Amino acid sequence: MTHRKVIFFESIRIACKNCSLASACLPGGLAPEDVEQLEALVERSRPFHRGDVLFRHGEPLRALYVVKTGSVKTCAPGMNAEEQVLGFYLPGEPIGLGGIAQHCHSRTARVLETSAICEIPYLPLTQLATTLPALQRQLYHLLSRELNQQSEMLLLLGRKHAAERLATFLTDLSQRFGRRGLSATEFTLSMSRHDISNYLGLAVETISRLFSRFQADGLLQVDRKQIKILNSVALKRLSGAPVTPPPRRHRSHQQS
Amino acid sequence: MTHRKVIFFESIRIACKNCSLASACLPGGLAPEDVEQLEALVERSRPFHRGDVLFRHGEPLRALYVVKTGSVKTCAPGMNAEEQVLGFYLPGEPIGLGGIAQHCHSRTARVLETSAICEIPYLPLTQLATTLPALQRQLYHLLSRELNQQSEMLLLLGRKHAAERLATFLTDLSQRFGRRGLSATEFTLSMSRHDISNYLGLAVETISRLFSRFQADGLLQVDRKQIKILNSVALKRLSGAPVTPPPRRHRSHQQS
DNA sequence: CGCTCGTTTGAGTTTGCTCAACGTTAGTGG
DNA sequence: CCACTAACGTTGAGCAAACTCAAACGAGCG
Repeated sequence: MTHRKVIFFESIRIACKNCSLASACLPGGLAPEDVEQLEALVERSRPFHRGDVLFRHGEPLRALYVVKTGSVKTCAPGMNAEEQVLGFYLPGEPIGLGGIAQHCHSRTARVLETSAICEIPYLPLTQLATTLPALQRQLYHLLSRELNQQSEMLLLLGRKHAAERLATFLTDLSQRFGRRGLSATEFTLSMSRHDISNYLGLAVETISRLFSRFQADGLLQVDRKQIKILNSVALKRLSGAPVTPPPRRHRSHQQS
Repeated sequence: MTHRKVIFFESIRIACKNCSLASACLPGGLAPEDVEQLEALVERSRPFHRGDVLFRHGEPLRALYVVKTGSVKTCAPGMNAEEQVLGFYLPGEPIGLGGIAQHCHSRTARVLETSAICEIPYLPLTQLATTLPALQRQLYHLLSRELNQQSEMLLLLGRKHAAERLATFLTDLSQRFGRRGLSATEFTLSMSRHDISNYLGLAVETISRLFSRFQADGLLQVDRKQIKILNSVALKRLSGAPVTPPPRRHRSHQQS
């Protein structure tokens, strides 16, 4: 516990220019002197905790957020008083871009575990962006990246069956961890099975069964929330193009 | 045929400032004199025809497109040499925003029927945007709207069953037609059943059966591609919140 | 006219959901 | 510190929504 707090204090103190996540974050592509201007805007509040809400669906867009340590999920209100999990955010990933220009948040952001999160007030950010073309470009870039990530999700939900979905989810997490310098083969899931099932459009039981199956097949080693990827190649193959496996569910077409 | 061509010539000749779609299109929110600057960029080529490709996945982003008459679909390459239909575009709707900032198209755009389409060269557009904040804002707005539309799709694919999906699709189309001044209750589907099924993540047969069922239930009148909505209220209720209908498939959760 | 493509309908199969019961973890209060 | 409880996770059995396969029909086109 005490050890953890030390880590947080340190990560909170880190300035953008020294932050290992800078290139993937808002400062990406900015000149050093420009980063300092951006830096001045960033608020680094105390750590957030599991269940904390960064913002709610419908609220005016006061700030954007970037995960520094920990993780966050975003949800949209579903039809049946149920929320749909739309995304998980890991260190270095910006949250709240979907609300830009509507000037209010389209989703609700919930912190999944004790996390350090940078807060960037929105209006000052856009004002700075008008004077810094590189920042403008980075905003476009991040927005467009979010769009493409969602397209991937559309593909997953529209075309893939259960095993492919979970495999895709795990390889995606693995890659994102790896890109941030963390272990790509061994990590802790900060979200519950419920969140995963909700995100992937499956039942909780299906997720549970798949974890068991993947472990039995020697793909993973699962201990509660601790995941160890034993055969990333097979996992990736399972997630994407089922080359060897039985090609099920072909319901699309090329031309009209 | 001849009659159609006349219509096209006229619609092509229309300048942005006289275009009925202007407010929903790029000029939205711009001052009249600024619209003229934008206007100067727009290329209005000859009509496109069914099957024509506006751009392909991976190509450098040379221009954005806006449907003036007709319709377009966008697809992403799936895993099994299959394409996933990601969206349909009706008059007034901009195409290609997903490629902004990556500077190359993330999707392939195929024309569904004979269509008039405005082409706006990308570089000049962004240059103009740096001098016109209102245009900048409109670009953000359109980008963000696309993002939210995709979120709706995620909800559809993740939570809804077959009948809800088709009902959602039809009410969405209806609203979009209505917003453009066209009939919201009677319209022609320019896309094939295949495209619809692909888009909605269902099998073609399911779509076909659902059309039959909706007609039998008195919701629609279906003749080939001609759709007439007889009971839009019931359709909307079916599409969104199944209040009365059996609440099936509850697999999500609020908190983590 | 005959071809192909798109659509419809039927029959059977299967994936993944539902319901249910049980085991485990973590958080709370005595 | 431990008992208790609620939330989370796992596992099994049965079912049904939607898929696959198959076949027939109509429309559009060369």
